[in-house]
Order: sequence, then structure tokens, then C-alpha cells
Amino acid sequence: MSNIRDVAREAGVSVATVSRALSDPDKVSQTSLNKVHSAIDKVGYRPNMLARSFRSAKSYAVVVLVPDITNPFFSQVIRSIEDRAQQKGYAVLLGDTRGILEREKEYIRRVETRLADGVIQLRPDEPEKQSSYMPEGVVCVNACGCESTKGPRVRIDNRGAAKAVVDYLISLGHKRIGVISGLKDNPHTIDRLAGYKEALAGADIAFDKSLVAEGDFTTWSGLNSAKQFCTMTERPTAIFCMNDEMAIGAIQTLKSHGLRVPEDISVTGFDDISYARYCDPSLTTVAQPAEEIGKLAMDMLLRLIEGEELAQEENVLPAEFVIRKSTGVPCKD
Amino acid sequence: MSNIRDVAREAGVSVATVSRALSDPDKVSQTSLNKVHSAIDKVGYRPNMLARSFRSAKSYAVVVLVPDITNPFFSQVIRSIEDRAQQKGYAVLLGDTRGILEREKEYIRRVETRLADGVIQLRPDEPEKQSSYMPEGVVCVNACGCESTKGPRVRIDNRGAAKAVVDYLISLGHKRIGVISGLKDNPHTIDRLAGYKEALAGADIAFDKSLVAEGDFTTWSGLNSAKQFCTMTERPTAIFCMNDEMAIGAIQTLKSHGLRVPEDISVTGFDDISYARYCDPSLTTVAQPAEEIGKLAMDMLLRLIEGEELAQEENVLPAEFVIRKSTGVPCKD
DNA sequence: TTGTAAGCGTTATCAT
DNA sequence: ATGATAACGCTTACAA
Repeated sequence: MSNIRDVAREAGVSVATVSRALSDPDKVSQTSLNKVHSAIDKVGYRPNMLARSFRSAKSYAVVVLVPDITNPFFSQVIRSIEDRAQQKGYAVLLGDTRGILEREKEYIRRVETRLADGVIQLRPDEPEKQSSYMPEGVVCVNACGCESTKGPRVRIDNRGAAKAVVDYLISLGHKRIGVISGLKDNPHTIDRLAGYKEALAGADIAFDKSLVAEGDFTTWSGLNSAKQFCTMTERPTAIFCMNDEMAIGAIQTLKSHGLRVPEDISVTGFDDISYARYCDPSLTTVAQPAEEIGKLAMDMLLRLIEGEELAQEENVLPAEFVIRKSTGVPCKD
Repeated sequence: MSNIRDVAREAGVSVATVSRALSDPDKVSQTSLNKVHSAIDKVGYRPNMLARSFRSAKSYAVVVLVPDITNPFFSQVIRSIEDRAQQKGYAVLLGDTRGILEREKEYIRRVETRLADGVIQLRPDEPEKQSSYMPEGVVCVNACGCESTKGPRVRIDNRGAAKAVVDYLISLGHKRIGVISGLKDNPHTIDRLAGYKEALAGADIAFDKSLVAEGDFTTWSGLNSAKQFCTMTERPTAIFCMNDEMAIGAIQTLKSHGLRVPEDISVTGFDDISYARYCDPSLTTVAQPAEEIGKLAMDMLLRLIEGEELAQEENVLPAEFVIRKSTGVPCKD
């Protein structure tokens, strides 16, 4: 393995000149530049980036904290982050935490120990717990923010989007609208439930606690939670699911109980993962701008790493309400 | 930012003792150990891992090359790789290449420049092109190998699995069996097509080129490729799709042409992504052991990085044929 | 424009 | 068991 000294010797210049030729070519004469480059080819030199990072005290890496990378929404955001990072010469360290706080901390430790320059968090932090564990000096932007999220963040208007969905269901004539939510304390659940309640209130429909089933954003939980609606004496005519995966699970359950979607019951999702378009019936849902979210979060983090000021701590991106085939007018029993 | 020298001063010992206390505690007296640890707490010391990596010439990172991380099969494998890596103290650098060779090379360059210790490749290499571009000294294991794959690899028996699928369709009575393949030159396509042909040959059914539609493993390509089967004068009674995403796309097309699955036409997939269980009808498919694949590939790479011998260059893992609701006896027209 | 040389924070060798 | 010190490969004042 040849190093910069070998190149210098071969080229007949000093190591400083070689170093400059690589990182700041303008400061070097054309003659030296040529000598250096042919020397590099000759000895097969590859700069040791570990040494460079060490010396310049920057790792040019960011860690992405994600509860579950197999969630299609998350993987889309990550793809976008990676794309942007690559463009800017940064590496992405994957931190699939499976929701385990301990693993999250291990990854955050990597930036304390200089292996990464910052963090992008894809989990909405629960307000009380958040600030407590992000150490001093670790820069972090949350790419899945909520109204309660502190610090640099990008988010969509979850409440508004949820309200739009439920407003639409109400406009179709639905009055008994069930909910399959995420975990009770999850900020996304809180924001989206607020939107649901706002829509109800706007139409003078009383909030009925028994119409809210708690899931955890997995398909399996949607599948399960939907069961209780099937066996209700007074069944809801529509179900607002807080993500697409639960909606897909719910539809599965409804079908197996002999209910047709949307003729007997309407179902809506949230996220617009790619399967939302291909499931049967295709899903009425809220399209999150995954691409934009990732790109923006990465750009914000980069600015933070460079020590620059953020134009704004919070960036709220528009989400699009997409009407497909899983919603229709309520059945009249 | 305090360093090892600050700790040494605070503890009243030498830097060597501090270093040993951290990386090889057995070599240090209990007294020194205590002094060191309280000094560490006092000055808020975090070891500079970049310096450690630099000094020991190991980055403790591996890059994972994946054509598209939003593909659920890949993200499952990656989750498993990440899990194993984390256990072993390694970081995972995400290399989403989008199938672009140039990006792949940029990532491979990271191991040449010491930012990573090895590579896990999730793309089946095309035989002629493969060896040419993986530089000397870069260790790599292919986690999605095929029969033509060279070098350390883990794979399933694609040909055997495909044959099992088609054997099953034949056993149901199908004789005209369509195929939606991946790109023609993709080794997975080659292996699985070989299995298809073997099954046909075993039942004395002539291979009919017109029954093979070329896709590219995306849902959209499945959706498109299926169209040509719908309009055929003599339609196949079953379609063997080379992955689940194309099968889901195909089913979508068939339905929109008024065909029922499986009553009018059977469809099979490959991979067993989680959505295969939840689509309508649920998909008969081949379950790849994604978890095992990732874990094994990581273990092999680790051994390679440590300079150890591999017990075997090739590891063939069992795949399971899963029968669900998308297949049935052929319709009799 | 170029060269010399002093670090960066750690590990490892060699004494003690 | 502990300490002094020389690397590791690079960047960057500072000099020339």
C-alpha cells in the first residue's frame, strides 16, 4: 500500500505538493500537477481517507436512525437521503434501531466518537423523552417531525392531512368513521387524531372513543384491529387508518369477513407507499413527499455540520391527498 | 474535546495506561483502572474512533451495495446484515446504486481508500463483467448469488426453486404456462428460466418462446408485461413471475381485464416479500430466507476481513415453496 | 510555487 | 504493571 510519501518521491516533489495537488490543485503549478498525477498512476496510490478524516477531524458520514428499514416509506426517505449524501461526498451509516432506545444510543455514540458528523432521525420523538438523551454537540435533524417535535425538523402537516381525509369521508356522507391509530403516545398518532377530531367537530359529529382502535403501524396490527369493527353491532361505514400498511391489513380482515371495500365500508391509508396503488382496491391515502423530505433533511443537516445557521428550524412540506378506489359513499343498511 | 492525554494527566498515569485500560483492561491494575475511569468521567472523555481506526488501519465498516433499497426483499436482507454488523461492532455504509455502475465503483472506492473494510453485493453479477472491476485487495461477498457467480457468495437454488413452482403448476393440470422474467441477461433470470424449462421438459411440454415476457423486476414491468398475455388468442392458464412485485403488477392487469385469479388464471411470485401474504389473492411464491442470507453473508465477509479462510466459497441456502391463494386448477375453456 | 516540519489522537514497542 | 516515545498518513502553518 503506497502512501503520499511514495508518490512524492516518485514525482520528485514534496509531500506537501502532492497533498495540495489532490485537495487544492489551483495552488500547484501545471508541471508539478502532471508529475504528481503520473506518479500516482505509476505507484497505484489511493489516498488514505481515514488519515484525512482523522487529520481534518471530520468523518464525512451521517447516521440515519430508522425504526425499521423494511417499512417502504422509510426506505424511500432513506434512498433520497443517500442520494443527496452521495452528491455531497458524505456516506450514510445505516442505523436500523428496531425501536430500541439502546441501539439508538449506540449509534448516536458514533458521532460522539467522531465516526459520524451528524444524525438524521426518522422516528418522531416523544416530547418528554427527546431532549434528554441527545448529547451536547451532536447535531440532529428529525425528518419525521410532528407538532411537538423540538429542534431542527422537517415534517408534513399531519393534523391538516388527517383532517382532509376525514373531511372527504364526511363529504361522502359517512358519519360513523372508525380509526386505526398508531401507538397512543406516538406523536404522529396524536397529530393525526387531532385532525380526525377537528373534522368531526366541523361536521357536528360527536367523538366516539369506541371507534378508535390502537395499532402500531404494522400490517399485522391493522389486520387485528380491524376485527373489532367487523363484529360491532353498529359498524362504522368507513375506517381512517393512520398508515397504508395498517389499511392493507384492515382491508384483508374486512374481506375475510365478507365485507366489500368500498361498497360496504370505506378505508383510507396514510403515506402512499408504492403498494397503495397496486392493492385491491387501490388505496385512498395521503401522499407524503418522501423524496423531498429526505433531501431537505440532508441539506439541513449538512448546513448544521458546516456550522451555518438554518433559515428556519422547522420545514413543513405539503402532502397530497390521493383519492383512489377504497372509498365511496356509505352503504345504507 | 478532551483526549487521552487529558485523561492520563487527570488520572496521574501515562497515556499508555489509559489506552490499555480501555482496549485491554486485563493488562492494567485495578487501582489504575479505577483512576482512569473516574478521570474519564471527570473530563467527559470520548475516545476518538477516527484516530483509532486510522492507527489500526481498520475502519470497522462495510459497504452494502444494493440496486434499490425500496425493494422489500433487499431491505430485509439489509436489516439482517445491519443487525449482524452491529453485534460485531461494524457499521453499515449504505450504497444504493440504482443499478448505476459508476455509483457502484464510487462505493467500492471507499474500501480502496480505507473508509470501509469490505463489500456485500446484493446484485447478481453478470459473469463477464464481474471480475473485471472489483479491484485487487477488495474483499467482497455476493449475497444474491447465482450459478454463474464467482467468488465468495451465498445463494439459493434458483433453478430448483423455479422448477418446484412450475412442477406444482403442472401438477395442477396447467400446460400453457407463461413467464414474466427479469431482464434477459440477469443471472437470476437465467437460473430461474432454466428451472422453468426443466419442469416443462420433465412433463414433455414444449418450450414456447412466445410465452416468455421480459420484465425488469419492478411492479410496473409486471403490470405491463401481463398485458400481452391478456390479449393472446390462446391465453396461458398460469403465469410464473420471477418476483413478487411483478406478480402483483400482473395480477392488477389481469383483474382489470376482467380475469379472475386463480379461477381464470393462476399467478406465482418469487421472494415472499411481506406484502405477498396480504395481496388479493395472497401469493403462491418462493420464500427466500432473507434473514439467513444477510447474516451468513456478513459472517463470511467478517471472516474474509480478518484474513481467515472460508469453509466454503459458496453457501446454498434452502428456499421454501409457499402455496397460497393465487394458484388453482386451470380453467377449462 | 514549493518545501520543511509540526502536529492530529491513538496504539504498540520497548524499556523499566 | 507502567511509562516514554515512535510511528500511522495526512494537512497546514511557516519559511524560503
